[in-house]
Amino acid sequence: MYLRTLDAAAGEGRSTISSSAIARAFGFTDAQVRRDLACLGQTGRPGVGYQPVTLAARIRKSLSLDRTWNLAIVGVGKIGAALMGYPRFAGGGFRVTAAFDADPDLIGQDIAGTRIEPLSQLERSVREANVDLAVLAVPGPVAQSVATDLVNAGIRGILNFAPVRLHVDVPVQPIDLSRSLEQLAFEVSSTA
Amino acid sequence: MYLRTLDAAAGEGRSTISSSAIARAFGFTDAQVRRDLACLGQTGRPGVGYQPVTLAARIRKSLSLDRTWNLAIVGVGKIGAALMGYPRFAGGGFRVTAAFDADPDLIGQDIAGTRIEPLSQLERSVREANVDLAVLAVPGPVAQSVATDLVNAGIRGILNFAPVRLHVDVPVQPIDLSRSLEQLAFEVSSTA
DNA sequence: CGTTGTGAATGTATTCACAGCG
DNA sequence: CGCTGTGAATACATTCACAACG
Repeated sequence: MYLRTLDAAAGEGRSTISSSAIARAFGFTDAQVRRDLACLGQTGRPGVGYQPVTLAARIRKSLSLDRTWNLAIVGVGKIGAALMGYPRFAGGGFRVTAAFDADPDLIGQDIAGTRIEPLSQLERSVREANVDLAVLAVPGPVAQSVATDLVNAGIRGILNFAPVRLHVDVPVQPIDLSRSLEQLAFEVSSTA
Repeated sequence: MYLRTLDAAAGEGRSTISSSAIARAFGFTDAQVRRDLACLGQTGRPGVGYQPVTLAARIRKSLSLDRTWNLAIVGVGKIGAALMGYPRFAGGGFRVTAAFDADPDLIGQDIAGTRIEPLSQLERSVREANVDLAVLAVPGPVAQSVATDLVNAGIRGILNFAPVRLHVDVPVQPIDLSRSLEQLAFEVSSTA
């Protein structure tokens, strides 16, 4: 989140930005911002503020975003296909280098410059293409089994769109669209 | 999250489930589960556990999920189009009743049973179709302006896929795919 | 028994408030 | 001055541990 505002500030040509200015952009407090940034060590200058460009670079380094991560799209249904051309991935150090599906009609097709391969090719292609992370967009019932295969193939992390909790020993970042909608509905009826 | 496990337990025909069983499914503690459920009042029976069906119904009521919510998809690019047929929305009390885009080539097309209308029709159609919530999947630069229009048209909440913070006075649920990937990358390099 | 519901204890996150610095 | 970095204070969340209950 900090990267977004820092990049925006840098884009506007600002050479400094204060903790309270950053806080205002998000709706939390200046003390929170300083506390968060403190874990990077001394980064701001008293009386002046923070340097967007320098600070952003430092955050990128801390988050290991100063390299390129190779992605595999696993499950090229509507959501998987939509993500294959997602421009914000390419802009942020992420690159789709492989795609897999079970559907014979999809296999061999080219989407956004990547050829769709059968799931049987998973292990071999993941290693060949040096894939780091997988975007898992398969139906819930098969998600766990595919996830296990992915980890065996050497995947290091999973962005999981399937509505099930995965039991694997790599980091998983779940994205549960239904749950987000449900939470939204709850907040709406609470603030009524 | 509780609904997912409770529904699963009900589906397997279980008539009771204990706090520790629920906790195991998620990886947190039994005390946490009981504390969370306590806010619904007395729901379980000592020595026995919780009734999946009854409890799920009670949670649905508390979250206002015991009704149908009408959705508008705003921005029918790849992601917006993918969500129009998303089966898990329909299964959970959400129904797409309108869709809008700025692109003249898309307007008039039918996707998953809903006709795409021009953004100029927004206000009128939102009222006619009784839309409650909007799924905002437009490019970042125009997101704020479209969001403002949506609120003026009477929308009560926004599921926001655009990578910007929206300043509106209705609840917003952001889904930032890049940020989730970045967090995943960070976790992967931390556990290395 | 086994399991809930909840006071009390602990742990963690956020905010306050101010010394210190350019 | 204005603003950071951080001890101290506060608020919040989680866990412990046990009485109560069928």
